[in-house]
Amino acid sequence: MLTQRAKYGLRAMALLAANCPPGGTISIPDLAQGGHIPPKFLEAILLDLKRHGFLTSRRGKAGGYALARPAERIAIGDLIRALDGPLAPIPCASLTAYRPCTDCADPPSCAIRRLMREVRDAMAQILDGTSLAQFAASAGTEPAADIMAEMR
Amino acid sequence: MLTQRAKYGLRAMALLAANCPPGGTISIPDLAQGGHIPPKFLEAILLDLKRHGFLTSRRGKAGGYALARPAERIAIGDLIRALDGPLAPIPCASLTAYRPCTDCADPPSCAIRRLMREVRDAMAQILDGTSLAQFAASAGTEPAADIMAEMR
DNA sequence: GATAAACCCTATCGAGTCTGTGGGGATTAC
DNA sequence: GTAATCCCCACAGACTCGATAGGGTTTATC
Repeated sequence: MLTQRAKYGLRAMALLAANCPPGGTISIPDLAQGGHIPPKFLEAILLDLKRHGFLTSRRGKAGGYALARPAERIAIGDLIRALDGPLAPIPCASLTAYRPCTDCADPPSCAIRRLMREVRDAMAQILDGTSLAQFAASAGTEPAADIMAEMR
Repeated sequence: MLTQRAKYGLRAMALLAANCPPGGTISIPDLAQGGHIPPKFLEAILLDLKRHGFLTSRRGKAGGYALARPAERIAIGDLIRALDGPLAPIPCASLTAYRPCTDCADPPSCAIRRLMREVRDAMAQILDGTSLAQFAASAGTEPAADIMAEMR
């Protein structure tokens, strides 16, 4: 389950990718307003993303946040890992944060683990294969036909 | 995130698929012992799976549970939906249980929704494409080489 | 240097979910 | 009639999640 926290974090990162001038920054109040995000909550999220190395910040008046590297080199999968933890539906199926189940005698032969490993790999392929740049560019563009069809 | 509840439910269903004699049943105490599952918790889970139409039951002495239809015709995806809710990481990306986000002005143009729809589709392809029969058969067989490699 | 704007940090609260248990009631084989 | 079993409800304890409060620190500007 993608948390509200991750949703806010992705939205703020997309705003930065789309609107931050080269060398400049965007402040929390501006990002909060642009993304309809509670400011204090956003503050905690951005601080965390900074600690994970995705953002740089400038303090003091006229300060704010900026991407630590080009949006093309930030994977959505890594952002979600930083915001919500491992992608895998279950810890024993995670590559980046493996932890065995306490009640599973033999992980290699566990059917649940194998299936969830498949699911994890499929998720990772999509999320690690999508850059923040692609993600930000996708916002607001023409909706795909199949999505339109579902909106009845 | 796959809950403990879903894990227990899948394990119990696999036990039924593998060990339930034709026309017979298996009792909660037996399933609980075979799957290392707290009996009262399992009781609630099986009752729920019965209400969803995956199980039949016989009450009274020598009673128990049995699959309501052949394991080949039960999709793991449907079991997980019954146990944990929608597969999609976010309700606005669900096909079977769509609910719009309150804070999203225009769902069709939402980048998060589009990406999570992709993720949902990939998960559904795997989980709806795997039958309980395949799942049960996979348990205990030789582990794949790549999984072995990770166990150092 | 005073001021205001902004980032940094910690604590905490309320609501909800998840795991697991307890105590019965109803049904059925023997 | 008895014991085993499914059915049902209530609830407790731990945890997570969203959100807020209240400061402390840094810096541009006047």
